Amino acid sequence: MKLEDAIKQIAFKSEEERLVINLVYTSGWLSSEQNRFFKRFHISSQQYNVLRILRGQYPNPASVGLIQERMLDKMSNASRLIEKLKQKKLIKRSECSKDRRQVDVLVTQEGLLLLEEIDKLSNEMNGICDTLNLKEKKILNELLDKLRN
Amino acid sequence: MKLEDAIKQIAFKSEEERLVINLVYTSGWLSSEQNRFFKRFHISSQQYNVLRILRGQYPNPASVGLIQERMLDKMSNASRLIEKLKQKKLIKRSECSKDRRQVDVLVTQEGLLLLEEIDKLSNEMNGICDTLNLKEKKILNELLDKLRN
DNA sequence: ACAAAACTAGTGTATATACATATATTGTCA
DNA sequence: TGACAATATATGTATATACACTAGTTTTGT
Repeated sequence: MKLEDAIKQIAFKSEEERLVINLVYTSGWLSSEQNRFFKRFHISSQQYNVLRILRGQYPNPASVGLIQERMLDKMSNASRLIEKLKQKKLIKRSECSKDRRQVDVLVTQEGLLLLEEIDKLSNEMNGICDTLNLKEKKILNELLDKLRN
Repeated sequence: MKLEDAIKQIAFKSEEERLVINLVYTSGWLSSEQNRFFKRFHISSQQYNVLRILRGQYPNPASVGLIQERMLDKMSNASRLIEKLKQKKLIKRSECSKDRRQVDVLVTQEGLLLLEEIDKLSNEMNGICDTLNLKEKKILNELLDKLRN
């Protein structure tokens, strides 16, 4: 849907203003699509993101700092997400022997299995961009990269 | 920065996966830029959004439902945002005489003045897309609209 | 006319996030 | 070595959001 119709605004002052608002609106739309997708697995998209990072390190553990560095939404609550995942037995947390300030975080077998389940259905999630052809997806990817420069 | 460097991931399985992750990452980036911008005005970007909608209706009041319908992030807490704005005296809330279920929400003079202040500096916010030229901004706007179809 | 359905706003609970701060541990350097 | 800075993680507080639910009001259908 055209942005103007979606938020019932007649016009924007500039292409820049429209772009900022379009990005905010689209990200809200995407976020709700994602949360709907992940709901059946009883995790949030943020928790999935942490699991994905941990699988990237597997079988090595990752520190909280490393996770935070690689998270999509940088933040200060990797600790709390890890605590939630631990309660669900999807990760394990243990004291790092080399540096007792750090914590070794490791995805469990249960966590890896869940990731596989999600992978099987990930085409469903990625399908939200079926409205674009491959060339358009590439251009969109490039423009987003360039925007953040 | 290229997405792969930003989140230290070597490759993506598909253009689709990269796009979904790129959108999530970019929206997190934008959201933190916005919150930094709005901080000096002591409001959040969501509260600004509500004020902007109310100005669009001014001098007519808006119902909570109308505000919710036009919000960028659709949600169930327009009530709570309105309560926060009322505490800051940026809006007024009164019972709607025509339909006693509804509430008339109206931006105050103080709220309108704040919006003017923000408008003066909005080029600073919109400046985050200076890395793109006008044609690229237009294409990005079009692709985002198309994506949500 | 009146009971049932639909609507409007608000609230309770859980999660996520920003920011500041606390606590424990390690590194540095005079 | 001993004081102090730097680092890693956790926590407190405030805000935002999703979802389910409540209470009051209006509309609908017979």
